Amino acid sequence: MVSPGSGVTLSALARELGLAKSTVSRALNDYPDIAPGTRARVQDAADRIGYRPSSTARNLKRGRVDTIGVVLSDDGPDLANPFFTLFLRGMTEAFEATGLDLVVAASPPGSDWRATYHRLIASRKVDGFVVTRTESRDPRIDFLRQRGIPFVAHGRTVNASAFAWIDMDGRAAFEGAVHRLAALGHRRIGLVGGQERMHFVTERRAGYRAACADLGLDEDPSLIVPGGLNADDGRHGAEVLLRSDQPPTALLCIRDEVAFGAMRAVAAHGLRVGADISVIGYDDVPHAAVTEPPLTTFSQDSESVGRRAAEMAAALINGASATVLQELRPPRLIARDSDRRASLGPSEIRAIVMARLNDDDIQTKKGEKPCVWQ
Amino acid sequence: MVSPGSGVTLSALARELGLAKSTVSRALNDYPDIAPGTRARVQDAADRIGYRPSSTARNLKRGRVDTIGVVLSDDGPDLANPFFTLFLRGMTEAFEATGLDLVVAASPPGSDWRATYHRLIASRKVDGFVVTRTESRDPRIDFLRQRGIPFVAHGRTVNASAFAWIDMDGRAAFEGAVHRLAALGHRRIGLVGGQERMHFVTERRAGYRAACADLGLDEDPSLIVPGGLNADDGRHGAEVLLRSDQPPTALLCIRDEVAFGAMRAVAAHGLRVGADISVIGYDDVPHAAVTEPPLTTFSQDSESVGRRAAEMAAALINGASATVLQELRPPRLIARDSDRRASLGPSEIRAIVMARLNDDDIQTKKGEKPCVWQ
DNA sequence: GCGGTATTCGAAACCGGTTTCGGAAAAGTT
DNA sequence: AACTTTTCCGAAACCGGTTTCGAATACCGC
Repeated sequence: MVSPGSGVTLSALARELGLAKSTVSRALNDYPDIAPGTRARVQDAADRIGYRPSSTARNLKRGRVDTIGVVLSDDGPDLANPFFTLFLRGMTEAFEATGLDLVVAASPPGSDWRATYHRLIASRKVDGFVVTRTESRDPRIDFLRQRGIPFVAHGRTVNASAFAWIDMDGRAAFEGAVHRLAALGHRRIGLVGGQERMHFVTERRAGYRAACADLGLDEDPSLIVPGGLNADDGRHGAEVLLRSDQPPTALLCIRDEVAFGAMRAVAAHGLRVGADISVIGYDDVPHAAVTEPPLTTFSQDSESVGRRAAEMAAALINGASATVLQELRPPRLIARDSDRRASLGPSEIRAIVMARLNDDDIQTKKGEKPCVWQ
Repeated sequence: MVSPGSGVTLSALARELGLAKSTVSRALNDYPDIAPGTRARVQDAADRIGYRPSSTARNLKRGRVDTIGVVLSDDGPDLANPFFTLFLRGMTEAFEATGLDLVVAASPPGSDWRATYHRLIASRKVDGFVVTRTESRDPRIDFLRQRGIPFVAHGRTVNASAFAWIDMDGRAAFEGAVHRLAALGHRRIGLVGGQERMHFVTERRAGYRAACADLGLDEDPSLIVPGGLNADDGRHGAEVLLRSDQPPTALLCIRDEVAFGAMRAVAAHGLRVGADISVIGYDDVPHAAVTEPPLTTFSQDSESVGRRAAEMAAALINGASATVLQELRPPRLIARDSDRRASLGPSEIRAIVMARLNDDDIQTKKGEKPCVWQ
C-alpha cells in the first residue's frame, strides 16, 4: 500500500506520543481509565496526523465487519425502474450515518445465487443482508433464516412474522384506489398485470377485492387479468378487458409500466384515457408525470424506504430483535388526470370497441393493417 | 458471530488434520513445498467441512482488501436513467468472477464527498475506486490522483492521458448522427441540451461540429442550444430553435430524456416528429422504443461497460499500469423511426410555426390557454 | 506514617490468517 | 558409508488493532 498520509498505524502514533499502543487505543475509544489530559493529547495528535484505525485489524478482533450485503437478483426486465437506484441511495446515506458499509454483489447469470450469499457469509465479508423484492415464498429468506444470518427484507412473504421487514402497504393503496374510483362512479374496475408469485401482487389484489366487496362493486373474477409487469402485459390485459362482454370503466394496474401499456391499448380503441376510461398505476416512475394524460398513481419514496431498511439492518446487527423491526408504510396517492368521473357505462364502451373493430375488419379486407393486438 | 458451519477456522482445521496451521495454509494456497498427498488430504477436508478463510484475517496480513469502492454522487435528476443500475450489475458480475467485492457509499446530501472517499481510504476499506460520470475537470480524479489511489474512471476528463478510463465515443456517435441526417437531406441540424461542464457533452458537440464542417452543413452557432439533461430542457431547446428565423429540420439531442422533451415541443407546434422534423437521441433508455414515433438513438450497453470497468479495476490493483487501461467504445446506432428524409425546408417550418403561433394568439385573446412555453 | 483504595498506564494475549525460516527426514551422490 | 541436496513440514513472527490483567503511582482516612 502506498497510502500516504493514511498509512498511519496505531503503534506509530503511540511511539510518536511516547505511550503504549494500548493506552492510545483506549484513549481513542473513550475508556474510562484514561486521564482526561492524556485522552485530549492523544485525540489531538490523532486527528492532527489524520489517524484512522484500519478497519481490517479492528474487525478481526471484534468479530464483525460493520458491513451489510445486498445481492442483486437477476430480474432483467425491471432495470428501467428507478426504484433500485433510489433504494440504494437511501441505504448508503443511512449507512454513512451509522458507520456501516454496503457491499453489493451479484451472481453471474447462469449460476446459483446461493453461491454468492455463501461466499459473503463464509468469508465473513458481511454481518447481514438486506434482501429486496421478496416473493411470496422467498427461498433467500429461508436460506438466511436457517443459517441464523441477520437480514432485513424489503417486502414481506406469506409468513412474515418472524423476521425484520419494511414494506409498502399495497393492500391499503389498492383499497384506496378502488374507493376513489367508486366515488367517481365506477362500478366495474379491471385489475391488470402481476402474478401472485410476487407477494406485493397478492397484497394489492387483496386490497382490490376487499374494497370491491365492501362497496358492493362487481366482483367478476374475469375482471382480473394476470400477467407480467411490463407495458406489453398492460396492453394485453387492457385489450382482453376492453373486448369482453362487459368491459370495465376503469383499469387498476399493478404498476406504472403496465398502466402505460394499458393506456396505449385504450387509445388504440379510440377511447380517451381519463375521459372515457380511467387508469390508475402504482410506483410513480418519472415518466408517469408526463404521459397524456398524466397518470394517477402511488408513490413509494424508495429512498426513504432504503434509508429505513438500512437503519433496521444496523439495529439488527447491534442485537435488536428482528420481530420488532417490522414496518408497513402507507403509499401516497399522486392524483393526476388519468382517472375521472365515469362518463360511459360498460355497454357503451363495448359498443364503441365493437364498432371500431368492425371498421378495422372492413379496412383489413381492404388490405390495411389490422388494429388487432400482436 | 453465530456463524454455524462457516465459523471454521484454520487452526481448527489444522487440529482436525493433525497438521500445523502453517502447513494447512500453504496446502490451500498451492505452495510448492507441500507433498501432493498432504495437499489433497487438506483440500478434501477443507471443502468437506466447508472451510473458507476469514477475509478479514487474510486481508490484514496481505495489506489489501480486494474491494473497490463506488461513491454515489448526488446528481438527483439522473436517477431515472437505468444506466447506473446496469453499470452496477455489470461491475458486480465481473467482480464475482475476479474475486473482488464492491462497496458502494454515498455522502449525505449536504456533506462533502471528500469525507466519504477519505473514510474509505483511511480505514482501508477499499483498494481503489471506480468513479462514474466524470466531468470535464473532475475534482474526484484530482483527489485520487494526488493521493496515489488506484481508480478507473467511467468517462474521460480534459486531460485523460494519465489514468485508467473507459468511455463511449460520443464524438463518433454524433459525427455519425450528423452524417446520417445529412444523407437524409438535412442541412440545418440543431443540437439541444447539455453543458460543456460535462465532458461527454464536449465530446458529442465536437463530433457534431466536425461533421458539420466536413459536410459543409450550416454551422450557425445559434443552432446549439445548451441546457440541462432533462425533458424540460429538451422542450425549451426545441422551442427556441423552432421559433428562430431559420429553424433546423432536425434536432440532435444530447440524450434521450432531452429528445423526449424536444419531441413534445415539436408536436405542440403541430409538426410531426419524423415526417416533418427529425429527432435523434442518445442512451437508448427503454422508453425510447415506445415513443410515437420510436426514437432513433445510440445504445451504450452499460452493463458491458460496467463489466469492463471492473476488470480494469481488478487489473489496476494487481499492478497493471493505468496508462494502458484506456478504452474507447463505439456506441451502437439504434435506428428507429424518428429520423426520416427531410421533407420541409427551414422556411417552410418557420411558416408553419408562425401560422400556428398567430392562431394561438387569437385564441389567447378569446381566453384560451396559450401554447407558449412555461 | 501505614494499610487500603483509586487512578492511570504498560505488557501481553488475542483475533485468524500468511509467510519466513530452520530442521528433520528422505533421497541422491561419490 | 559418509556427505550433500531435496523434500516436507512445524515453529514463530507478523499484520494492526482491542481487551484483559496487573503493576506503579497517587490519594485517602486514621
